[in-house]
Amino acid sequence: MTEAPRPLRRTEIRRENEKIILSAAEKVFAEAGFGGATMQLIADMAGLPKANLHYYFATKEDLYRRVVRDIFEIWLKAAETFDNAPGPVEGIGAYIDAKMEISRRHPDGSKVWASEVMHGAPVIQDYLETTLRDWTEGRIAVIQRWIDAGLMAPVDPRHLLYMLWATTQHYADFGHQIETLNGGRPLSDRQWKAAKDSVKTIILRGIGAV
Amino acid sequence: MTEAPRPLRRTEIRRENEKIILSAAEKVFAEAGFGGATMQLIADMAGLPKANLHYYFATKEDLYRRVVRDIFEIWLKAAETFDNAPGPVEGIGAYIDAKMEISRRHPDGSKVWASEVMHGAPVIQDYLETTLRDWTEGRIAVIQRWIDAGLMAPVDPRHLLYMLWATTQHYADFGHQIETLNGGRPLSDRQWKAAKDSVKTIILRGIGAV
DNA sequence: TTCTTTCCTGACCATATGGTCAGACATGGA
DNA sequence: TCCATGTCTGACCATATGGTCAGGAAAGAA
Repeated sequence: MTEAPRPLRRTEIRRENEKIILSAAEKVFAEAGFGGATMQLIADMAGLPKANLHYYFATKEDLYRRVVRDIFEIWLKAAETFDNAPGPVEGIGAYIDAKMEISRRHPDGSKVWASEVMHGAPVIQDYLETTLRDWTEGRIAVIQRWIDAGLMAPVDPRHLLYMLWATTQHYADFGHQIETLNGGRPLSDRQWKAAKDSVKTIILRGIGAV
Repeated sequence: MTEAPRPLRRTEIRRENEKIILSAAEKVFAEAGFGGATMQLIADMAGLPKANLHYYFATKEDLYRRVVRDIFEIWLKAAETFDNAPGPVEGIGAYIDAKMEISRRHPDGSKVWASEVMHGAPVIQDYLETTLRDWTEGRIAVIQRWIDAGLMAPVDPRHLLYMLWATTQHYADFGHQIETLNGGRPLSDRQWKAAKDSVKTIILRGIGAV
């Protein structure tokens, strides 16, 4: 599982192993929560001895912190689609597309994030108060500008943002429920497209942008 | 904290203590997750010795199961507003109101439910496959009838339901994030009303019902 | 080769946790 | 009053878990 076909350089070893561990940790934290996850489980999933995890990450909390922050980065990057958009149809439409894609490709990350926030954000509270708050204020201003320009109906930008987060992340966080209601099968390509279209249609019409 | 001002009758004792324990358990499970919650923590919050919890609930999992099922009941009851409605404006409008109210009054319950589903629903999988699935199919039929009657636009009923769940529950599950973005203060009465109105306005217009 | 640095890991430890149990205590019916 | 039943709890136990550490292996510089 983790046999190295070719010998790795010193610098590569660290990067490679951290990647493997972080990937395993993301999955385990998502499935079991911080409290339910054990270093042994993560080690097994990574195919490494437990002591080796502690060589790269001093404590379980350090490892968890890294996982959450990495997710936050991905999540913020997708938000760039918001800028440089001429109006809500393009800006919000692209944002929904991007966030739905993340829900599909990184469901575990989304779950860890949700779990962290639900438990009071003990680890990333500072991020919420700085980066996230700043980003939110910025986007609110953008939406308000669109409203002032008559490009969409005068809805509360803040609650619109919450709605976008809630709706898109729901497909990751509650993926298991959705799968169960889909007869136990994961959504197909076609069904994912239908989901995206439904969300975009309802919200864009809901804010009077189409 | 738990001093009984008046002596309780035998039958009352059990009911009363179970209520206290379930209430404490809901809060602790919501804050720490199943894995992070400890019987000792729940006992302290309930003001009872740990051994007493085990007298009423054999195992931690039994206690957790009861908490999740109780939430499910509340959650289903709110869904009754859906029926007997002449059209989407009344039916979905009332459903949003009811679910937003639950998010406000029972945020812990909502979190426990979310956590359970996120971890693959190990405890209530059967509920998802029976009760929830049946309920969902029923509501899809109602929405489809409204569409056929020309009372709303032809959106995918299933994804509309997901959107309703996601948006309303977001205010409970991500309450901490919302509070942080609100300057660290919980939403006021006025802000809750604004939230409700925003959700209702966008969704009802989004499905072409107004 | 020699030496330094980094990487690796089996064995170990202190602690926390879910759960048990014997026996005390209270209640209420006969 | 006596007894059966239900309630309560301190003390205890087996186990699991996060974390440590000494010492060995490999890599690369000199």
